Parts: sequence; structure tokens; C-alpha cells
Amino acid sequence: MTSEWLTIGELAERAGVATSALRFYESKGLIDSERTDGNQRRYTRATLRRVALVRAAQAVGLSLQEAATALETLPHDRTPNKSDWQRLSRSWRRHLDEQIADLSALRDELTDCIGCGCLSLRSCAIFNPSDAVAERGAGARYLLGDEKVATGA
Amino acid sequence: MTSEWLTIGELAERAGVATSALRFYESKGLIDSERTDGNQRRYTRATLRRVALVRAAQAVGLSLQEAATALETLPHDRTPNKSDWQRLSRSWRRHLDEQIADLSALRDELTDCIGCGCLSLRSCAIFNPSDAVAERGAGARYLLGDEKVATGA
DNA sequence: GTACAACTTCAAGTATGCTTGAAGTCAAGG
DNA sequence: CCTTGACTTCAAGCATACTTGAAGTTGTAC
Repeated sequence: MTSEWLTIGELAERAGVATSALRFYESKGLIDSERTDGNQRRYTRATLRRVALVRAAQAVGLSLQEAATALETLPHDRTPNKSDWQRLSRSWRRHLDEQIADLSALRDELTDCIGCGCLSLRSCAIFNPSDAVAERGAGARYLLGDEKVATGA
Repeated sequence: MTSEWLTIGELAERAGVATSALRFYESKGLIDSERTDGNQRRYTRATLRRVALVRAAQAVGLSLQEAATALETLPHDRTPNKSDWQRLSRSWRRHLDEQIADLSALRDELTDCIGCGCLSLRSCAIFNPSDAVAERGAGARYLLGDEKVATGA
């Protein structure tokens, strides 16, 4: 029978993450630990699940901050039950759905662009993603105002 | 008739990005400029297109480094023609297709998880995303080894 | 010819998600 | 007891994509 408590090395091994990542997660409040008399961390097995949930949240595209918020909705003491998990996973699925929808819209626009040649860049949707780019950086309003000047007319 | 050359402020305005971003892009070799006698940058109108392409590449999910590589395949001097653009946009569409496929696979797994409850976390696909998470951090091999110990044989 | 907005460079800061290194402590086997 | 690997903290580093600020210069309008 394995000991009830996991050292940070054991947890790292079993969760597939580095010990440094676990300390980092703890610093962010994503997981917590007890300490031995000698100040070393000891984790319960529940932490294994918690780390797995963090990694799953990241896979879904959530930030650690968002993962933390999501985990807040889970019980810290007891094992999450089916309804806990369903609530969480439904929310994550919606998140994935949105990402897929965004990318699909962009893809469709790009497909149209391939057909049209899009060399004027003026009316092309792909050059006015309005929000797709905005999410990643600081406000991209319009990628192009007009384009044809100085050609005469 | 507008002047042939754009100042950095004008380009920023029309491209919808900050001047600091343009200097940053230039430092990364994504765009280039001529200088006035007083050392100020002047851009050709072609740069407007180039910036638009950079933003589009980002929207598709490419890094600036990848955007740079993509732009390398375009002519620096002449206007890109239909075939230039089709090559690029097809490649970007494939990139989007892959992202969509990855997210869709994850979503399907998650959907299954909702049904199964997945409380053991053991056989659940979502907790073993093998590569989805790996792309974003340093190697996540397995999110869970086994789970049930100490419950008795 | 002068005011002033817009420009210049360079260093440092911001945010995320960690990793790496230094310097020292703990725990377990022989 | 003593070695040694695993652990501790804290600061700094890395990668991406920029922004911000300081200190000084240019270009243009009046």
C-alpha cells in the first residue's frame, strides 16, 4: 500500500509535470499542500486530479487564471461528483465550440479569398478580422483603410 | 494625390496598429523602410499590404516568426500576384484546418466525458491529451498514471 | 524663425507560464 | 553518523509580442 501522501517529486512524476510547475501552480493557488516538520510539501491524492484538471483546462485553451476560477467551483474537500464534472466539462465544451466557430469562420473567409485572388485587399474579409486578431494583441481595428491611391483617377 | 511615402504615423493609422508595433516588426525584418535625411522612416504603400498580411497571419495563429517565413516567399519588390496569394492562403487554410481538427477531436472527447462522468479520470481521453497540451508548455507526457491505490485491493 | 507635434533610439516594463540556478536543508539507506 | 538525492526559497532568465518612458531630433505650419 502506497503512502497516503505524495512528495512533490512523486506528484510531478505521476502528473507528468515538472516540480517547478507544481510549485508555480501552488504559488498561483491552483493546488495546495501540507508541510512536513522539515518544511517539505506533501500532497494528497486529490491533488493529482486537480493537476489533471489544470492541464485539461489548458488543453481547452484556458489560461491558468481561468483554470483557477473554474477549479474554484469545485469542492476543495470532497471528491467532485458527476454533476460537478458535468458542469465544468459543459462549460469547457462551449469554450471549445466558440474557438472552433471562430476559426471556421476565418477559414471560410480565407477559402473565399483564395477564389477571389484578393489582390486589392480592400473588400477581403480576411484582412478585416475585426476581432480575431484583436484577441491576441492590442486593438487591431482595421487592417486596411483604403488601398488604391496614386494610381490616378 | 497623396504623397507616395507614408510616415510611421500614417502607416500605423491606416494599418490599425501602433507605431511601436511597426518599429517592432521592422526590427524583426517583417517590414522595411527608407529614411529621410533627418533619419525618419518612410514607407511605401506596399508596406500597408505587408502589415495586413502579418496581421492576417497572426489571426490564422502563426507567430511573427512564422509570418516572417511566409512573407519571405513573397516578392519584396513587385506586387504579389494571384498565384503568390493562393499559395500563401492555401497554406494558411491548411493551418486553420489542423487547428480546427485538433480542437474538434478534443471537443468530441470532452463530450464523451460528460456522458461517462469520468470521475475515475483513468481511462478518460481528455486527461491524456498527449499532444494538445504539449504544444503549449514543456512536455506533458501523461496527466495521470493510475489513480486508485490505498482504497484496498 | 520658432513652436510643437511627430519623429528618433534604447532600455526597461508587462503578461503568461514556466525553467534554471544558487545556496542551503531534509530524509533515508548503509 | 554520514552521504546523497530530493527537497526548500528566492531571484533571475526565457520566449512571445509588444508598450512605455526618457531624452533628444525633425518637419511643418504659422
